[in-house]
Amino acid sequence: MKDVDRLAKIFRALSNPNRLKIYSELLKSDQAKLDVGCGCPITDAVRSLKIGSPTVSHHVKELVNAELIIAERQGKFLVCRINPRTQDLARTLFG
Amino acid sequence: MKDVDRLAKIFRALSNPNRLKIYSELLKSDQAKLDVGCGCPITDAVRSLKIGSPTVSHHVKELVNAELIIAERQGKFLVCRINPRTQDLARTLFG
DNA sequence: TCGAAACTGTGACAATCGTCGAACTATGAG
DNA sequence: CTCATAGTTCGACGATTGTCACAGTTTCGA
Repeated sequence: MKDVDRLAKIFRALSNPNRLKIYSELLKSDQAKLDVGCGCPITDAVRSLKIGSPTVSHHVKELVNAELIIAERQGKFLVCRINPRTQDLARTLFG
Repeated sequence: MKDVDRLAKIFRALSNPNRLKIYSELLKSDQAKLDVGCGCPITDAVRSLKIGSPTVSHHVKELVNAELIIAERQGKFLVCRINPRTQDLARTLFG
């Protein structure tokens, strides 16, 4: 896939306010480096955003698909974290 | 408008490959600082992208609406340039 | 003043999106 | 084993999007 298309896909994923909120929450917790147990279980997003869990699940999948985040099941929970490579790619555009 | 919504709007505008191409062409010509007469008349985009002029016109309007670019009519042509403020705002997200 | 060039406006259309409710699966606690 | 919690899958729905063809407007050169 060409770079412009990867970037378009990344921006598409971030173009929905709810998805953008999920992503930027993850960015915040990433900076805070609260590694233990951190990583935004989906339930948190369901509570803070006002949308149902099927929708949140769908949004998370889109963020994963755009390679913006990495999701991993830990027991009962889904733990997500930022994908730094994609973060770098996005940074390149704006200089 | 809240920051997250402004950002979402910005990303929405860049989520279409053709719009992203227009924007990044402008970024390139901005860096090159070929000020004289530069600024991407829409006809160039119509030729290089393979879409009609009504569509390009529409895309440019969306970029202007997201405040990513500034468009100004100069005689027969529409001259566009990057809006550095919005560029800065977008940069903030990725650190 | 006439005509071409460079856009813009409108209305249409299929395609995609965001969200939901209902039903489902997986995990851990008791 | 049973139950609650966490998340997923599915099908549906209205809303939004990207593109086009066609017709209009503005500007400049001949």
